[in-house]
Amino acid sequence: MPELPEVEVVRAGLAPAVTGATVLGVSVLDERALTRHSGDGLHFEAALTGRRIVDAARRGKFLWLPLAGASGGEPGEALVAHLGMSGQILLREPGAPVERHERVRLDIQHPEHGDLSVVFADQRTFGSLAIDALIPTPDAAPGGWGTTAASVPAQVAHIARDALDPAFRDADFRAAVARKDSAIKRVLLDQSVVSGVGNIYADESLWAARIHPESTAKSLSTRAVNRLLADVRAILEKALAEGGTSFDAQYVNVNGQSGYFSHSLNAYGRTGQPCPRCGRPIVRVSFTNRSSHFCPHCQKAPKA
DNA sequence: GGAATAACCTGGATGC
DNA sequence: TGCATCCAGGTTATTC
Repeated sequence: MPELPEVEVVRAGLAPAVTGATVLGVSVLDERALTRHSGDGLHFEAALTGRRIVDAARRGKFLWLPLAGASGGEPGEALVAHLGMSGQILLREPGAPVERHERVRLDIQHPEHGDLSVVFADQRTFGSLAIDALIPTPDAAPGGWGTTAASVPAQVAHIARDALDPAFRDADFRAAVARKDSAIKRVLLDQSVVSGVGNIYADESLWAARIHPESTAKSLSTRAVNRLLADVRAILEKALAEGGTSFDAQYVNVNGQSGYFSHSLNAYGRTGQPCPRCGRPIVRVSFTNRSSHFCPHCQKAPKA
């Protein structure tokens, strides 16, 4: 389940291998991986073949590779990737066997590293690739991590900056939370408010901040919102340092290796186990087609 | 316009 | 052993 730390690990692994590389060939094995692309598989292959990759950038859970323009000019388009729930981007030797659930393969040539294959594999097909236009950022700040260019793919423009982004504005986040009449967990999962947080890190952040997931966002004090934001940052940074979270084979870095943050979880996936803070059992409840894990003692339910 | 909900999808786990 | 059902969850279209 790739969230910000997992996607950043993939981006960081991908960047040195693809920056400056030229796409020699593209194979689309399953067009369901192109649901965000405006054309079909043939269009995708033709539009990408021969292009030079300039960067590897990320905002929230979206990853994109800006493509040099005609005659090597400024990028006007990018290859955009979203891993969905089970997407993987793997670096393989040229001619490597087809991966299980492989959807798209790019054969690239790097001036220093030689030939490589970039494989997009996705079991549940929630992830996707697309070629999309780059548009200027409204705040003129870099579009995301890994790039200095003040541009972002059009389909990522509505995604807020993530809490680790230097251009993230705490005041805007506080104002958005103060306007929301819905549960704070729903707000944390709203990528147009703050990006990169998914079900795992939402549960962990709320546990750390001692806030019940169903507390109404606008009922929280400024102090509580500040504490929550600080905890979101601390948890994302820790997860990033540990290579992300992995419960199964669905999340791996570009070399196919898993992260270690699952060993550091305090609430998510620990139903019935003692809360590391108070010792009472963690509970799991159904929440908007998801599961919420929290400590009912440390995270008091909102008053009815 | 804001909030809530359903649908998309696959494979592992579970129950019968 | 085989089949049916449930569950995981990010994003977005649809509904209220």
